[in-house]
Amino acid sequence: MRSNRVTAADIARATGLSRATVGFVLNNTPGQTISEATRQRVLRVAKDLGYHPHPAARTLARGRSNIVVLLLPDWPLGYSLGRNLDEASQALDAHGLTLITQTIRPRTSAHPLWEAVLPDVVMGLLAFPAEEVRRMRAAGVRAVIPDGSDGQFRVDQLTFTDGPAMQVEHLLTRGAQRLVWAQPGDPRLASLAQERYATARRRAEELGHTLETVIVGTDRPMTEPLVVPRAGERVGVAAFDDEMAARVVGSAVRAGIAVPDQLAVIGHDDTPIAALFVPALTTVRIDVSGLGKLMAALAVHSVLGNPMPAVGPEARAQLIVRESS
Amino acid sequence: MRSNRVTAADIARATGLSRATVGFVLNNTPGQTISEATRQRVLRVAKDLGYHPHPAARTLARGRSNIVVLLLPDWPLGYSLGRNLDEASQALDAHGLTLITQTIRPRTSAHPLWEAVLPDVVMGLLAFPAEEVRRMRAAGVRAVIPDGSDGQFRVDQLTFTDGPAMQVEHLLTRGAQRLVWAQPGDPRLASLAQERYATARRRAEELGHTLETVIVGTDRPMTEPLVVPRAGERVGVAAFDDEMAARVVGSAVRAGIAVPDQLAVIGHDDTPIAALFVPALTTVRIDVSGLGKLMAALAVHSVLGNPMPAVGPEARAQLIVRESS
DNA sequence: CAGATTTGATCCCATTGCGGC
DNA sequence: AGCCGCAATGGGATCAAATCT
Repeated sequence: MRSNRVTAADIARATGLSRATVGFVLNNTPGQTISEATRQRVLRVAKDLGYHPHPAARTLARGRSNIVVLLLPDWPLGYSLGRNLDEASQALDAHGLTLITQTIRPRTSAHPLWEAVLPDVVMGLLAFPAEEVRRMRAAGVRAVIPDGSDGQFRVDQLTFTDGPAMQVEHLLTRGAQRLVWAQPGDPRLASLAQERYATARRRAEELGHTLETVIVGTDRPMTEPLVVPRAGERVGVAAFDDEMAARVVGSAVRAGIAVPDQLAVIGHDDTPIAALFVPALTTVRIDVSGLGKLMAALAVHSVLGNPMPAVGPEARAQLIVRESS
Repeated sequence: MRSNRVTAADIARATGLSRATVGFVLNNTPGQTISEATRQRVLRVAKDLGYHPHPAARTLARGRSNIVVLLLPDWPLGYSLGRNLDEASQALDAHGLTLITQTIRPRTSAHPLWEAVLPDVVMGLLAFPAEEVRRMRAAGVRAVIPDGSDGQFRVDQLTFTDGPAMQVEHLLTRGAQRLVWAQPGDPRLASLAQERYATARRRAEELGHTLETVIVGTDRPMTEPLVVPRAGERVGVAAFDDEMAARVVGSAVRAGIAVPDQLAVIGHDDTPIAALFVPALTTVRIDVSGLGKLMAALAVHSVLGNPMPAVGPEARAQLIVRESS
C-alpha cells in the first residue's frame, strides 16, 4: 500500500532540513528568509528526486483547489468561443488556476463534476437555476458565476443577443416584404433559440413588421422547400444559425427558387459551412474578443480577491454579407 | 479562516458516535457490522447537516482520486464520438469514477491538467509520446492508456484508417481515371491527415493507380477551382474530410465543372455539412459504437482491477453515397 | 467464549503560525 | 536580524483493539 511517491518529507530527509523549510523554499513563502545555499540545495534535491507536490494534499492544506470549472451548454460552439477558452485557460494558468470545461448534455452526468473535484469557482455562460447554485454552494463551491445575484454579469446577454436584430435589419434593407424566422427543431437548442427569436421579433415589430416562424427539422428531406415565396414576393429568412440557413437555402435551390432574389437568407455564427456553401451564406459573426480574459479575471477575482480589472468583452455582432442575401 | 464546512467529525459529534463509526456507515465499509439503528441515525444526521465529503481529503486518504482524464486532439470531432463520450462518462460514473475531458491545442496548456488533479488514469485516442508517458507517471498518474507498450490497444488504429481506402475504391468504381487527394493546409491536422493519406495511397497503388495531392488552404478564394479535369477526363477526389470536399466541390461548381461527371468527390466523417451541401456530398461515416464503453472498461480495469470484459468497439467505415460522386 | 458494535490511533501530504537559536 | 524547526491543521480512510450482548 505504501506508494513510492516522493514527498516533501523525503526532500527534508535527503537534505537534512525540516519539512517546514522545504515547504518554504518550494512555495517561495513570503515573509521567510532562507539562505541561498539552502534554497539551492532544496531545489536541487527536489529536482533530482523528481518531486511533484500532491495536489489533493495541497488542496486540503490550503483550503483551495485552484480549479475553475466552466460548464458549457450543448451548443455548437463557434470558433471564436474556442479561442476564448484558450485565452481564459492561459490567463488562469498565469495565476496558478486550472480550467476544466465540461459540456452539459441533457441527461448525462449522474454525479456532478463539482462534487468530484470541488472547484473554487464554477462558471457558466448562462445563469444557473437558483436551486443548482444552492447545491453547488452546499457542496463547498465558493463562487458561482453568474450566480443570479442582482446586477451580476451575464455572459449570455453580452454574447448572444445582438445578432438576430441585425439579421432583421439586414433583410429589410435588402427589400424583404415578408419576414420568416427559421427555428431549429432540436430541443437542446430550445432555450437559446427562444432568446434569439425574441430579439429578432422585437426588432421586426419595432420596424413595423411581423415575424413568421418555420421549424426546421433535421430529418426532413431536402427535396421539399422549407419556405416558398408567393409570386413576385421577396421573402427574407433570418435563421437561428448557419445550419438552419443552409437547409433553407439548399431546399430552395433544389426547388428552383431564386436566391437571393425571391428568397434572401441570413444565418448566424459564421461557421465554416457559411463560407463554403453555394451560394455562400450571408451571416452574422459574433466576436467576443476579450471574453476569455474577462471570465478569467472574474474567476481570479473571486478566488484570490484580486481587484477586478476593467476588462470587458467587446461582444459585437458583425454582418458578413455574402451571396445568399 | 474557520470554514463552515460540515465534516464527518460534526456528524460524529451530533450523533455521539466516533468518527470511525461514522466513516464506516458513510462508506458502507465491507467487513464492518453496524447496527441498523446507528446506520440510520448517521445517515439522517448527515442529510440534515448537509454533509458532503471533501474530495481532496478523500483522495489523500485513499491514495486515489477516482478521476479519469481523457485527452482529445484538436480535431473536428464527430457526432459519433460525442455520444461515445457520454457513454464512457456514464459507465465510469457507475463505478464512482469521474471523466474529465480536455482538448489539447498546440501551444495551450502551460500547466498540464494531470498535475493539477492527479487522475488515476489518463487516456487518449492516439499513442502518447514515450516522454510524455514518463512525465505523467512521474507526476503520479498510475495508468496511461494507451501507454505504447507492446500489444496495447490503440484507439486510433481501430477508428480512423478504413475510410480512406473505401474512398479510393468508391472513386474507382465510379470510373475515375485520375485520383487526387485533398489535403488540409491546417497544420493541426497534419498528423491525422498523414495517416489517412497513407492509407488512401496504399490502396490506390494496390489497385494500380497513383494518387496526386492537392493542398486545400482555408484562405484561398472559392472562385478558383482547386482541381481541374482535362477535357473528357473523369477525376476522382478523395478528401481528408467533408470540409475539404466541400471546398473542392464548391470551387468546381462555381467554375462550371460538372460534378460528379467530370469531377467526383468523396468526403470523410459525415459531418452535417455533407448532407446539406448542394450537391450533397458522398462521404464515409466512421461508426465506433461501443468505443465509449470500451474506454470506460479499460479505465475501470486499470483503476479497480476489475476483469476486462470482452467489449470491443465495432469501428466500421460506412459509405454514404449522395450526389457528389 | 463468541459475535456484534464501536472506538482510539495513525496515516495520507503539504501548509503555516509560533517560537528557538 | 537572519535562518530554520516543531507541531498543529485540513477531512477522511482504515486497522487493531476495546466494549457490549
